[in-house]
Amino acid sequence: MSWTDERIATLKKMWEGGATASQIADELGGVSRNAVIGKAHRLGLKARPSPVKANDKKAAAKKAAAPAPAAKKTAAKAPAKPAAKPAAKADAPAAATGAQSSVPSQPLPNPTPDLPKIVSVGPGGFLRQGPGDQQAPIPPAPPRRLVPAKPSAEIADKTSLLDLSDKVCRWPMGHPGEPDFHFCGEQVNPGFPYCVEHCGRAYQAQLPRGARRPPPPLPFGGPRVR
DNA sequence: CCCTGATTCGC
DNA sequence: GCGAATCAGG
Repeated sequence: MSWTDERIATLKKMWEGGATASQIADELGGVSRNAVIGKAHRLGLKARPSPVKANDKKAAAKKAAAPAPAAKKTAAKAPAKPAAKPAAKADAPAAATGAQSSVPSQPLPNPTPDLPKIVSVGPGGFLRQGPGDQQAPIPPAPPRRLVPAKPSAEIADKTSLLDLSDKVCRWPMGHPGEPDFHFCGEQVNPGFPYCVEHCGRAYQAQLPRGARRPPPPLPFGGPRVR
């Protein structure tokens, strides 16, 4: 697979949105986790909380000490190759949804504290939430069902990839590869690939500087939102 | 063990 | 430029 503009765009969005390299690779398909990371590097967007570099203090120290071990590494690598490396590539796509249950914590610093929650119902009757609402804590049990749970009606008028046209909003809903992945399908805002609502999401107006808050990266804003 | 991202380096 | 191999921390 090659890195088309769209694939790069998806990579960027997801990477900046906090998705892990594995997830991104998974969604893009045809690429490995390493490929994603490598590409991310080349795109210059490497800065992101990583498990290995989580150390604040050591990060600087490590950087300084990096060159020396590096040389050692290459030297050791060249002469002999241990071989025998169990390929851990084949990730079972079986449990696409449930498998990666570990959702990376959203690094976004409380994006919209003041704004009303953006919760709306799309064409298919599904619930959509803003990225800031992903981990909406509802511990005080309000016995309220948010989703009608009508799979049949839900899948009825979905806008699939094949249904896309320049008349229809291309905003992705859900994630590629999942059974209910589809597109918004609303009538587009003339001149844009999205409907009016999603244009507002895609093209964030630049507020006067000083009055800006970290904008929610979208789509693919967060890991697994539905 | 699994996961993660970072880095190197042959292609 | 690409990505497998490898490293290294959690």
